[in-house]
Amino acid sequence: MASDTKNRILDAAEQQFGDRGFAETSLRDITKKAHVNLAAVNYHFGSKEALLAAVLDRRLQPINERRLQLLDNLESQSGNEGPSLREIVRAFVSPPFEKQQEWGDTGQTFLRVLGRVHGETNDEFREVFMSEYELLYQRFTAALSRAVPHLGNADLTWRMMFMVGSMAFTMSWSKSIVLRDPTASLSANETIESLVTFASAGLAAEQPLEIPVETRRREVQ
Amino acid sequence: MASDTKNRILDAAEQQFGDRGFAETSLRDITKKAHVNLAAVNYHFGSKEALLAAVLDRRLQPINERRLQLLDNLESQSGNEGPSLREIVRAFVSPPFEKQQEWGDTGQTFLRVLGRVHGETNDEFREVFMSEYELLYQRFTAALSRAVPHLGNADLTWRMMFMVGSMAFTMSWSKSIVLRDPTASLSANETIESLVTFASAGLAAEQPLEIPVETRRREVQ
DNA sequence: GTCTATATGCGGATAGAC
DNA sequence: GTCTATCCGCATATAGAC
Repeated sequence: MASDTKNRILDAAEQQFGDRGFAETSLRDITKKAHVNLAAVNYHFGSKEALLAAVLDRRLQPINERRLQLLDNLESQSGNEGPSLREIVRAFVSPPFEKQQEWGDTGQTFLRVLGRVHGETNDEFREVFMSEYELLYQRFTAALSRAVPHLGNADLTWRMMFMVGSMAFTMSWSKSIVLRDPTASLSANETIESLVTFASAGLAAEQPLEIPVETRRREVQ
Repeated sequence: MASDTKNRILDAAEQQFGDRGFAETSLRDITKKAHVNLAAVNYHFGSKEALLAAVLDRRLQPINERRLQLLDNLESQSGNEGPSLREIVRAFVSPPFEKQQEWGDTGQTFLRVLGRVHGETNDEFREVFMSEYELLYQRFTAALSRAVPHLGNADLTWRMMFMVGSMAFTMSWSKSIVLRDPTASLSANETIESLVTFASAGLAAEQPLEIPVETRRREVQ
């Protein structure tokens, strides 16, 4: 069946892109792993780049829909003061990890793909990738700025970046961290709550107005 | 002069690796940009992979030395209670950004290279890269666990990962964030202090023991 | 140390039979 | 939709003259 071939290609591509990277993976690797013919990729997807886009879309769309759905729920159920910081952060952070569990083995490597993509700084790529996040960022920026009113716009932008960074890094590395330190193993739920705790506290923190010169001098020297 | 050629290659490679990625960059791109002969790369470095290692080493060694030096200073100047959390975090976070300033234009893209490298999950690559960090992590783990004694080992490991993630993401994206939102522009010092505030608060946060079931249910639905 | 020329292989993509 | 065979360019790396 056609859609079976398509899905096998998507699964194999996801695996390889996550483990070794986009440019480092050849279509021959993918089709071999998927047990399909080499020409099938171009027949079904058109090009290697389009295949990457399809790999991302398949998982990212449900993840981002879920984020917005959670935020909608929070906003419709909270009073005039709006949802709490922690709730908003959880709405943003948890969907990738929840979905990963839901998808089981084949979805497991997707978080690594996402982690890689977050580090991609190629200009054209950014344009395409970021435009998918436009709405998401607007909604969450608005919600967060209500929850943390003492932050200016610039500070909020930066702290959201810090939050995304901690999440992206966790997505790509969680498997290896666990391998290095077995005591550090956490379930998806524990990972989410740890991350939510960390990011919420970071977002809420008051910026010290100035660093005492004496202290600074001593440290820097 | 030989070392001039070598440095021009390193500069050009750094630029390309940062802008487009390792696999996406060809030696032809690099040598053309550096105005040196194609064969010079293999003469001076041996291989493309060895060139990447050289690009990383040139900047990473001073950065990590500086981190350890700052930590040494803090520990020798603090009493029995050890340095404060914020000071330790700053000792870890600030050196890449300080060095970036020091190095000016040619060092500018290096942070993007570093950001990419942090997202690299290839197994062999990790072994090599992580082994360079072994000592660094041991030292900072020990210092942090004194400063945040209420955290268990597992929690501390995870939160250090969150800290590294926010830092790595900031390194690779700071330029673009500024482009998207000019009000968000920060000097290196301001970036450092923002990041330090965020990570310190995140590390210090108390983990809520349990999430009220009612709240959780409402959110998840 | 620097250059030209080239070995050698792998890459994405496609034409065209079935 | 699936397959084989092939086009064609670009990749890293090196041999060998200067």
